[in-house]
Amino acid sequence: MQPRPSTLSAGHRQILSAISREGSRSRTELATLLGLSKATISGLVRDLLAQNILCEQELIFGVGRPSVSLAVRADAASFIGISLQQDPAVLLLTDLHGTVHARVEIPRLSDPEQAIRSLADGILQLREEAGDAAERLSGIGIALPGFVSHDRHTCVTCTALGWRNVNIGTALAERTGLPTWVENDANALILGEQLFGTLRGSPDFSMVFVSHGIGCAHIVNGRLLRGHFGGAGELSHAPVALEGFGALPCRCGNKGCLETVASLLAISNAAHRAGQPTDISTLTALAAKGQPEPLAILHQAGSAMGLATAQLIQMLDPSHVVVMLDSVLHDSVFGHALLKEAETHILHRAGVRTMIHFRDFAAESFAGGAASLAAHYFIFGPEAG
Amino acid sequence: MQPRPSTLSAGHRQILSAISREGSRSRTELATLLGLSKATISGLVRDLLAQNILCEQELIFGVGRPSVSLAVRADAASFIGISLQQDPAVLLLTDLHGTVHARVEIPRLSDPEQAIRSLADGILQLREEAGDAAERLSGIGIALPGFVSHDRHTCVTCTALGWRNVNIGTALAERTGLPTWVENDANALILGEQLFGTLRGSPDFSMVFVSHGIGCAHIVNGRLLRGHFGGAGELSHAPVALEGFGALPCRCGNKGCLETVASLLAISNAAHRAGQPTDISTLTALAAKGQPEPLAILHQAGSAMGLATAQLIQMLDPSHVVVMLDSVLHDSVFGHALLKEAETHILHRAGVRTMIHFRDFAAESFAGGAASLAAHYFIFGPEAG
DNA sequence: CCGACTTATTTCAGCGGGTAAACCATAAGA
DNA sequence: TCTTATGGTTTACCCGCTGAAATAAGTCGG
Repeated sequence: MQPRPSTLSAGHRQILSAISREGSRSRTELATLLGLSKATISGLVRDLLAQNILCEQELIFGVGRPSVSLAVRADAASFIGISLQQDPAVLLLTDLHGTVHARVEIPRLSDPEQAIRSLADGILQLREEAGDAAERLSGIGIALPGFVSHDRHTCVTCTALGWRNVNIGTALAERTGLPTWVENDANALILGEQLFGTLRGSPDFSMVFVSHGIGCAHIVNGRLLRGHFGGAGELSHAPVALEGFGALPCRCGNKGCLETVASLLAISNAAHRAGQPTDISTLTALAAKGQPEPLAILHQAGSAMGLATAQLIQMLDPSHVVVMLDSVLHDSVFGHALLKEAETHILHRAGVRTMIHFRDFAAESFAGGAASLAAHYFIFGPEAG
Repeated sequence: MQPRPSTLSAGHRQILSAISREGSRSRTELATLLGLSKATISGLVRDLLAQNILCEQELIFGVGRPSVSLAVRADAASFIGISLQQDPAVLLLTDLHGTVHARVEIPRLSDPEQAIRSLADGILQLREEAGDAAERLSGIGIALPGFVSHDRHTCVTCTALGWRNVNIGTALAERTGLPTWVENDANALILGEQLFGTLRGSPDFSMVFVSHGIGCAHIVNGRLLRGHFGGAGELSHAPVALEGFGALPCRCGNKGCLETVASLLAISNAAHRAGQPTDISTLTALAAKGQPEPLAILHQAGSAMGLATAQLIQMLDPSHVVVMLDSVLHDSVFGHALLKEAETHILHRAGVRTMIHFRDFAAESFAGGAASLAAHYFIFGPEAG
């Protein structure tokens, strides 16, 4: 999709990615970091400064000539991120640091034709709202709950939207003239974290989120783990339900899948069956008061998540697992049971401790991750997987 | 460890690895395969021919000038592989195609000093036995059941041998003058498969083996998955035991780990508790005759393995999973239960089918994998992870 | 058997990214 | 002011790779 006349060479991209990963660095630091000579760095940085992609920040004094720290200019490029993860769809316009400059919500439509039209309209609206920040717009990313094709232009399947082989990427690229990338919601989320988040640059970590459904993605050896058929990280159908709990049938046809126990939908269903309020906040509040039924439901859900997390950690040995949850669940039985069950099933070794972090679920997270898809393309170029 | 005067450039290695991955290719094919010009390939191939690393094979006739297929010369280099996976230790000398040219068995000693001495002796013996095939000896690989350091010179922990921070790599390198690499047994196995095996070149597959213990390793994005702390693939402590079966305590302190149910040791223990013969062959024979207790034990073990395999497939989405088993287990209830349970818990998608292969357990497998460690170094150079 | 055609491989002049080493800039400290 | 230390720049050069042309070695149709 019309890659903008890519005047950036591999060397330029190396510098860009190093700075966006490691933060502000001087030329000499970059030289040692990248294993290139000072001469090379000097030339490449000159280009990037001329293109207003990098800027010189403050001087750092020591013995000898002070070094000038270089940073990526936030306004070097801007990106649009679209989340179709929930209804309504969220559209964000971010800069190269991940800062949000505009936000639009539009209804999430199922009909592909209509969806594309309404997204194109939403993009116009977003650009208008963003004003100057929409200059140097460099790409669009779309996050959706489903599988995408290998070229990341087409949504292969998406049950939530009822889509099958919808080439939304090319369609939007044609309408907007911008390179467009489609990605699974969990993958977009973790790519955003890798580029903009607190775990920026970590080569081995995983993210899990619990919402209506359950999603999961992994960064391994510094790269997104897609799997051979693009289905890696499908934690939601991990076999976790223990016999004693009476495994429920799952929509995938099996029994005892994680999402039959631990997704918000599953929790609500369980609450409904037990004659309890189906709202998560109310349910956690009741559990906090010691009501046995809500306690049991949340405990079982948290334990199942914990078990799946333990499976994940055993299998992949990440440095961190970020669990995104509705904030009311963090400190509830759910969170405690999750941590406890995970701890129980992790093989402990000396000097090794996988960090499990909770993080608030923000509707923006997915749209931000989607925007990072385009940012990835801007920084790493067409080759990057 | 004294890398032999590496006269091979990155370009040379690209060609070497492409041919050893894809098999015999012509110069022009290599050019398109690697995205290099024919001119470049021509020059690089000339060097490799001069060094007797490549050889020209038969002509392939079509329209126009016939193309000459190039192959890696088996005798371009030879490697020693040492398996400390079981007692006795197995030492192999292989060529660059993985063919075994000599084999020595020595007792596996626990004392590090003694072990190193006896291995050094064994290596001398091996070289003698191999004769001409030991020319151009290029490195040593060691596979052991335990964790190794990041530089792959030191065994960090190995419960089977009682080792802790034993720098066997450097020790053997000093005694032999050959670069030496230490690796976890499962990792060595899968690296051997990646280089020499039938799945050669596959970018996403996993291997599991069931012996005294259970081991597992993964190739992801074409690279070995080590995890952040080097502990990826630790399937043996995957939480699988279902409540109904009465989870057993594991030596890791948890309950219900895979290896408490499905390892050969666990099967023998279960048989012993049930007053059945503890020998696997006898047990499977009895199960084949329909004896209920042996059937139940093997079925439970196989199901547990199947469940863990399903977890693996869901998490990593490999193209293949190779399960290495004692041959008597393939066609027994164990194998059937494994396949059935795995099938049950895999999320099926259209056009997607993960292949689960059984393969015979050969004592040579690990030593062959170990040899491939050195071959990896020869082909891919010092940079390769 | 011959020329026309096709495809594989080699040769060669030149480009571009990268380098080492010398050089310049700019500070701290005596 | 002079010395020292370090960051960044300039310059001459190297090396891998390229495109285009040349060469090699067949098939195919007459």
